[in-house]
Amino acid sequence: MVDNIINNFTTVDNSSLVDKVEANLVELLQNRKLKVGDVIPKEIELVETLGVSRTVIREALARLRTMGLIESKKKKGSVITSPDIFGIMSKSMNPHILDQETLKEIFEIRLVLEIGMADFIFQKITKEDINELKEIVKNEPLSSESHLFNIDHEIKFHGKLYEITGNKTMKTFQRMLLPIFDYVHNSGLLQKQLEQKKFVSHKGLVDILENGSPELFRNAMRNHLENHFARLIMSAENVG
Amino acid sequence: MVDNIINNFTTVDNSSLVDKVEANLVELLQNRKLKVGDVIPKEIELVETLGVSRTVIREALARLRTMGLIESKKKKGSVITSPDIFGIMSKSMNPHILDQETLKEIFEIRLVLEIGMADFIFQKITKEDINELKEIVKNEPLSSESHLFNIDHEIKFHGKLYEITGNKTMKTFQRMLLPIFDYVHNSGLLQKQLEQKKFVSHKGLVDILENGSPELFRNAMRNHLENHFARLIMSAENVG
DNA sequence: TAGTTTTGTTATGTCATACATAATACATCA
DNA sequence: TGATGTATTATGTATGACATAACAAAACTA
Repeated sequence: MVDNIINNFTTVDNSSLVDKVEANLVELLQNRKLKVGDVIPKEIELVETLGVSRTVIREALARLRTMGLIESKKKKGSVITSPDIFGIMSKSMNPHILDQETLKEIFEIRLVLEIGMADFIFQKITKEDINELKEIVKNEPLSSESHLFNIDHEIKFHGKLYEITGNKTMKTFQRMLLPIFDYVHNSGLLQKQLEQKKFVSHKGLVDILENGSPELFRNAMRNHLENHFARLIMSAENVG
Repeated sequence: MVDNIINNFTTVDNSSLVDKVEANLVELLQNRKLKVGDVIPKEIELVETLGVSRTVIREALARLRTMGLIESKKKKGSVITSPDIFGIMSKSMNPHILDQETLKEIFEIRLVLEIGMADFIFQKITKEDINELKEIVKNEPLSSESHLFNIDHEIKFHGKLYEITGNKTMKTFQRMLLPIFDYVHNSGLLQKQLEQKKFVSHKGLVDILENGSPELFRNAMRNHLENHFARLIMSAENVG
């Protein structure tokens, strides 16, 4: 009996005014199918239409702005923008704040991406790309002297691979994840380097890109990243 | 002469007060290496320390809040939270707003992920998972009757694969991308279905999961997604 | 008349103050 | 003691004022 009464109260709307206005505005964007560049109503108009103070309107607009949905210009008002989805994310990508489990998962995603990219790389790669890769590899520090491998160089090589896919979003994604990788490498989150047993070197990967197939490349990349995998698995076992 | 003078003025920082305060706060989070749950200074304290109005402080805090970096409670103040990075992103994941190029790129990322996942799936998959997949496949509509293939069913099957990886972040990522896929499928963004030539069916994938290897699975998945690839490539050619 | 400067208008950015509201700690009373 | 009311505190909302940038129209000069 009492439970029923209580349950009737659980639907109390807990959201703040700003939440509602925000939802309202987002809905406006979605339903009206507004295009990039379209302007949305002025603050004052919204104040009158929605019946709340300018403070509330402004905070709601501020949210859309930080989400990259709109951009505000003096005099002109607020216009819809094509959000840089990962740009927003990158601000919250603070390795110090993300918990370790998430960090590890993000690291996994990187590995997944690089193996899965093979098809697109082969589809898009040009002669110039291969030459550029060769150039990068040429300047590669010897594996013997890089016990803790040269992370800058890693980024350069693998970054180029992302570039070749021609997928800007994916490239942005990688750039965003870089601080994470850096952090994960420097932290104790991964097992310390086993031995540096890269069955397939960067040079080997380039060779395959030149003469091989996506299938070969996937397996080679899998091998190349063997260390990372091994370390991830081990630390997972330590945790679990 | 005049040019020099002018040039001296070009370094005027264009950022608003809020921008500066925001940067200040983010830096605070990063440098002080604050942990989740730590409280940050009260609004009033920040007003006094930084010498700006509460309005500015509040908007900066609002930004951190929408980025999921902090959470504000009455009386208690603002505490640092572990941000749900993809949760934030999903709000700006409005297919109507994202431009077509980005949409296509996101779709590509999906394909890349699913091919690259193979290793993790094999590493984590259990007997129960396989049984569950079999169950899903059993209820599969016949491919003959699903000219435009059953998207709900696709999501169910592929979603389960994401789940098996045990990578919650990746799963979240997928969930976030679903509206995009839905939209891309229903839009004219992809070539209309060629013929439904799936060399490898869902059932075939399950068989491989049970008896095959990651390498086999990757190739099978590549094949399975052949339609998507073909359509992406074609529409890319149309554009380019 | 063409081109430049000035002025005015408009919408966002910032400030200040007051009050509302929720959460907590403290005091009060049965 | 333990439930209940009350004070305090920090965020939430409202309002009014002024600052500033962008743009447009008017005014002015060559």
